[in-house]
Amino acid sequence: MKRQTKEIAGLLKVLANENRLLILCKLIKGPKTVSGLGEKIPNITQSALSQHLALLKAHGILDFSKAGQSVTYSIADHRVEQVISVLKKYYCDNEEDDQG
Amino acid sequence: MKRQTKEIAGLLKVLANENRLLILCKLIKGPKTVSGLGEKIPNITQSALSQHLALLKAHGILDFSKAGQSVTYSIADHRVEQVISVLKKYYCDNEEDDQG
DNA sequence: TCAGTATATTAGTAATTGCTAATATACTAA
DNA sequence: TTAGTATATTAGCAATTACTAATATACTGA
Repeated sequence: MKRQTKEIAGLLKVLANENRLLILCKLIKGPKTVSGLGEKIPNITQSALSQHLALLKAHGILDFSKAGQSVTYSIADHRVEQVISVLKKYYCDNEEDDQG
Repeated sequence: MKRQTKEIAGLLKVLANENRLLILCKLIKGPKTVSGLGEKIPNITQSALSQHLALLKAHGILDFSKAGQSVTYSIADHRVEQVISVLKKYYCDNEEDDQG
């Protein structure tokens, strides 16, 4: 139990950032390139975005593939989709106001 | 969406701590006094425990009642029970290894 | 090769976190 | 009142976080 609590706290620490949550929400809708993400996330620098993606990748949450000069990221650990889905369900008035 | 993401990230920040998760797991099983919690959570000081409880209370996650010289805490926001339930479901091998 | 684009990495910094130690407050029993 | 117990609060510190700016790497087309 202690170990699992630690593991879950670690996961939550990764999710507990506004920009990383936005990244994950966008990727849940489908894979996207780094620059595609950059356009959808307001006011994020290239460096910050890249660092967030690296962290999510390091935790096994994201996967990526390179094609030409761009890198496409996608959800690797689908459990986080479930977690985010529950968060949306309970903490967003309208689950559909998420278009964008 | 931006505002909700911020709100959810804030909640996750509160949950993203091993001791606070343990506190919540204990309280999900039923209300407990501060000293009762202190016995169940390994290696936590009185001060640290009190500060965690104050934070959870400030976020509306816990409620409390005083009786004599002891204070009993309980879950106030039952949405976090759902969130923790999903986390347990996906991140604990055995959902029942939580006796203690 | 070169210039341009996409992405990653590094170093440095301000803000935040989680803790301990000390002290304060509130209640109880004698 | 006094001593003892339960809990809260405060100050201070080390560790961590999230960012920016700068630089590096990798790929592409001419």
